[in-house]
Amino acid sequence: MIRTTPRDVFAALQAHGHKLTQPRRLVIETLVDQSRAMTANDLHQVLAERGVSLASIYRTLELMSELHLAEPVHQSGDEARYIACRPEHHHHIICTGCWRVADVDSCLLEPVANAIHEQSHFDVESHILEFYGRCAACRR
Amino acid sequence: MIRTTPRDVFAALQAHGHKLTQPRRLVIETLVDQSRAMTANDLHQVLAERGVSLASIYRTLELMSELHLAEPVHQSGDEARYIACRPEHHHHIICTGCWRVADVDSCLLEPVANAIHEQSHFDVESHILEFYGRCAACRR
DNA sequence: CTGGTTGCAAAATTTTTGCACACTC
DNA sequence: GAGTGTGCAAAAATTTTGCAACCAG
Repeated sequence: MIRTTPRDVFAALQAHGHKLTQPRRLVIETLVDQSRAMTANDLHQVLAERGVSLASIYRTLELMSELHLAEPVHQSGDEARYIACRPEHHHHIICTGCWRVADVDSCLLEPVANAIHEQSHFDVESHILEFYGRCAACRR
Repeated sequence: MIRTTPRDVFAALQAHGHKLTQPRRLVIETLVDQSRAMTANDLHQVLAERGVSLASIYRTLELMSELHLAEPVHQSGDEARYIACRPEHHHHIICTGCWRVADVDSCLLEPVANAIHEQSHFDVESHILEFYGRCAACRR
């Protein structure tokens, strides 16, 4: 399973000229450590007592997204949820009970994209593939 | 290509005891005819002059979703976009230029779900798979 | 030091809802 | 006629932004 680490994220941020502030550090550490898809509010509940504002959480999540250090979950209800992950192309299996995430390494869809092109004359530029289910714990 | 029709949608609504009002009829006809992923505002721009309120548009889209007569697009930006489609399991290829939609009939993912189960011990209950690209027209 | 980053509060956006009236069946 | 559905306007909820103060490099 290809997980990321806070160190990887810090390094990537700094490589792009961003500063490593306390609020950022805390958001990143929390999101990575939980390996769950979290909302801004989830993070704020954990980090408010340490003085991290909701605005900084939103700003950090957006920054991580831009640098492909986090990805939004597409079936997330009203609030956006984010997963800390590595920039390489891969997919997730996400528990809709606890929002814990596992990686799906292989991407079997390149041949499908070609088939679609022949059928529909669309150039396929990207795709979303996410699996939802129940992890062993939530299944009880 | 498996498209739906306004008639199909009307029939399904009535089969579930819902009335066929003028605002509903117009929303459904517009969404089906365009075969594009549309936002509530897109629909309102077309239908406001015919007296259809934004509230009714939202309510109709939600009703269609519940009955699996429409599906939300998961990579849609700030506003939710909906596609009128048939209830059967299938996938879409969506143009990010004009939001026109084509269907992808085959679903190749059942075997993948089993592989995931063995890897991660998640029960896979559902998945999102959407392709994004450029249709021939938007490619210019 | 210097400019990026933060927290706060206000604003912006999208979506939902209460209610009186209207329309479908 | 009964009860669902509508429009309007206000409310809710999430996310974004302006600005003065602050901190990392």
